[in-house]
Amino acid sequence: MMPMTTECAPHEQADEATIARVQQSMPDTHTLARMSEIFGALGDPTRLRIALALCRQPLCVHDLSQILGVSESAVSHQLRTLRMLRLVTSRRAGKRVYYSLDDAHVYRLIEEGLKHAQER
Amino acid sequence: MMPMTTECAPHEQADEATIARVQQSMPDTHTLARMSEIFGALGDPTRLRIALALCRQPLCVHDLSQILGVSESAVSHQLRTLRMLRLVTSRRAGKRVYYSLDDAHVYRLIEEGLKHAQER
DNA sequence: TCAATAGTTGAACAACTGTTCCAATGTTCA
DNA sequence: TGAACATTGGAACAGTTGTTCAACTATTGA
Repeated sequence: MMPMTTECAPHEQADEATIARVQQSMPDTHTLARMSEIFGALGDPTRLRIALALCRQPLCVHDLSQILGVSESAVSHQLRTLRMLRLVTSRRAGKRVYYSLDDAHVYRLIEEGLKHAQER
Repeated sequence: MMPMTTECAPHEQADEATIARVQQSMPDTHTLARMSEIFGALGDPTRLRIALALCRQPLCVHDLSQILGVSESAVSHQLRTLRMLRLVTSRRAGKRVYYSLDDAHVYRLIEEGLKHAQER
């Protein structure tokens, strides 16, 4: 059985179904935006190093500044980003403000990234 | 026993040890760079969507272009980035070039990111 | 209260990045 | 071979982003 039209489609019929199927399997816009924000946040070397340091223990801005060799202002700016994305939490102790990873999820995400980076 | 100097240190003695300990626990420069490159790659919405689509099945540039609603050139450019970071692999089939996730590590990393993004 | 320490904020600037456009390459089929 | 399709490559442009600098708030202790 031949189709009525003689123009051949630029693509096989199967692709349309494939496209629809894959499209439907994609996360919703909000989740997608949040995912890329999280990955993007850890994509900056300074923020990643902050997160890695906080994997060990809670630290204040001054300590992080010393550990990374970056100005306190720069650290504070990056912590703001991480805080807004709920990757870290803060608590004040006198003059100092101590930051920690928000939850175990962040820890596991970093662990997974580390594993991938170390292979090969 | 009191120290000879009367000037008080701007920080407690403990912090220096803390700084050294955390610094030593940090991954080496190369691993760190690779980690941030990987996270950064998934931090771009287009590249993340490409990776998510490839979580389902291998796809060619044309299909990805349709699925994401982005020009083929843009898709190709982003695939180049993902390929250079070894997050995806390609194989030619006739005119088409099919891309897939490089390995299970990438899949798990995306899974972990998705889980984190969906909570709360 | 004042001085010192700790942290935050906003503006500005340079550096980076993603998309577009167009040309070039590679592949198939007639 | 020539035409059409699929992908890649480079240049250029706009938009984003990370750091710096300086000013500002907050806390402690004298």
